[in-house]
Amino acid sequence: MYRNHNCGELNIKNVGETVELAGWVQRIRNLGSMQFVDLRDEKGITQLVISDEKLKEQMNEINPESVISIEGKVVERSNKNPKMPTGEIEIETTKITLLGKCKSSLPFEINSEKIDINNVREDLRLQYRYLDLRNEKLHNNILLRSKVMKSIRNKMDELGFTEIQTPILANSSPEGARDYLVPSRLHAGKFYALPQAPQQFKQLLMVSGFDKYYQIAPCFRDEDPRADRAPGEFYQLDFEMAFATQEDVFKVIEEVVPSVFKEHTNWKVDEGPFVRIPYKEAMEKYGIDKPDLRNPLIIQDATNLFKKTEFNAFKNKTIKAIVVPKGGSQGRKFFDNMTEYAVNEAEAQGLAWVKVDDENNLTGGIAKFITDEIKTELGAKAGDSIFFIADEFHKAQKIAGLVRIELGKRLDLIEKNVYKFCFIVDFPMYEYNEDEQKIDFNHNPFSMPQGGMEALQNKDPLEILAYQFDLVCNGYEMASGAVRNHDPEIMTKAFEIAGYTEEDVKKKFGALYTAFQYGTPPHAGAAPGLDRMIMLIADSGNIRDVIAFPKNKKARDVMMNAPSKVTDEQLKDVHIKVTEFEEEE
RNA sequence: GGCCCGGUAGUUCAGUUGGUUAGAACGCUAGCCUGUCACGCUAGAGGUCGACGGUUCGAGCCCGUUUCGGGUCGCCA
Repeated sequence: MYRNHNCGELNIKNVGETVELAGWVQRIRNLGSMQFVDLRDEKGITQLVISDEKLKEQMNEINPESVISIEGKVVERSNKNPKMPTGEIEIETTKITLLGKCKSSLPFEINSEKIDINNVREDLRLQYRYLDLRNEKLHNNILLRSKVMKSIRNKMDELGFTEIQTPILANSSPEGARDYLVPSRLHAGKFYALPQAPQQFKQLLMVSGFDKYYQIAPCFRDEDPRADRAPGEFYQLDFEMAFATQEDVFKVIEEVVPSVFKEHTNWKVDEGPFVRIPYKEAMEKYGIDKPDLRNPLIIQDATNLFKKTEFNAFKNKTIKAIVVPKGGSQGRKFFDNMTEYAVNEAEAQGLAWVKVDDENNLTGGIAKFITDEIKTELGAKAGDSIFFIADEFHKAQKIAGLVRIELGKRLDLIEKNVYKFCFIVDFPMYEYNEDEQKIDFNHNPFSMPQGGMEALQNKDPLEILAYQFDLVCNGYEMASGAVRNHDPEIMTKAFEIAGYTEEDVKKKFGALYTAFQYGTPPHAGAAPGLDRMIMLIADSGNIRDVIAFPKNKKARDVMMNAPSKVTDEQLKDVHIKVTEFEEEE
């Protein structure tokens, strides 16, 4: 009724045809006796020519971004535009119908080549998200998201996974992030919680005998957002497999992730098997548990090389060194700026450096404290530079990690147009909580400790590793996974070490604990973050760019005005009394 | 929650030591224009300088409070 073609498909072969199109008026170029209109729909843009007097008059009431349908004849252009797919033709318009008028002023310009939409205040864009989504880049991200989800489902299906939905109204779990609570009307004073992840449900499905489960699952966490962390709600490709080991889970990820990436990007994509890096090694070599392997720099430990140093700042410290190949060509200013970064941004005491000149002599910085032996041991060659970080062990690792990343950026060492994956494996089961002076779970209390019961009984808890891993892509944590602890006795013991009694476990994870008494297969799984995956594929640094209607950084929906006040009636229904009121607007 | 930064036209920003009528670009409106495609030219409209209070002869500018937002750390098993 409205159209028989879309705005992206007409070309020179259609010349002579009478067509109907519908779309948004993107641009009007009024030359007086004739007007050009760029008509846009999701598929593209077609230029209309309007020279009829009545139609020109009608155009006076049609503002940009109004929705119209038109009739006209496809003609070959005298001035062709090679930049657009439909640039060889235009429509000699014979009829215009205004379907949806647009106000004469927009909150921001749409699809404008004169402005960069990314410079517009994000809250305004979010308030008018439906308009922002008309912008080509953002619009295409959402289309991409749909395609990625389809690829994922196809692939998971192919690998024999069953998609099963788990509850959104779930129970509050005391561990982990803050819950979003939902008050119960039928049960006064009680609350549901939106799931932080379907963790317990998927493990229960394993008890039920489902062999391979997956779900593109919504997860809710009431924590402050980050550029790469969606506020409030996000999606995971959650999956779990019975009778599976860590390697089995790796195989699934190595099958699914590269194939999904490759389908939607021109960049080079790492093939499996991905590099496996033990957590401890990652912290040593990269100073972080999510290393960006596109950055070629490696951190070395130089503590022993400086055992007898005269340099006061290095005495009794952990020393980390980063050799920058060909880094010796940088001027004094570069080193000063790096030092400034280390001190101001990374909270370093200082940043020592030295150059190896073309004759292989040490110059600049702390050259007089560096021996040829140290240079050789670190593998520095003529023309290189070396950076040193001295601090307490953990701090030195962290600072070296930040310096490594910054060097990569400033020296443009990051390999381009490539996705590099690695698994970080062997996370410690426990960590020491300095504040509370107790042992805590490091990552996930449901993970199986390596060595099982024997390790829990005989090893120093802080030495115990877990079958717990992360998938990292280009410096982003893209998935977490684990072999689960499916044995109630080992589970009880694992919790006991972190200070929980068996009663605590029964109380907090009652269903899981009880279910595991009834014959549980060993199982393992993981959960890649969907939003983050799409963000990487779309090559965007902002997770909100791949979500149709995201919350802002304060977890508000400024378009729908959520969260908002509710009526007293509603509060009464759910037995809630709000005692602290903010000022009425 | 801590610390840092910001709020000036529809949008993005400038605004000197506190001093006349607060400017620019894009957008918008009107007029002119037959080959534009970031059309061009001319003219015009558009401002509670986030809000409240204070200092001052005088505040966009200084001070206090507050609100909204941005960054960062905490947080994210």
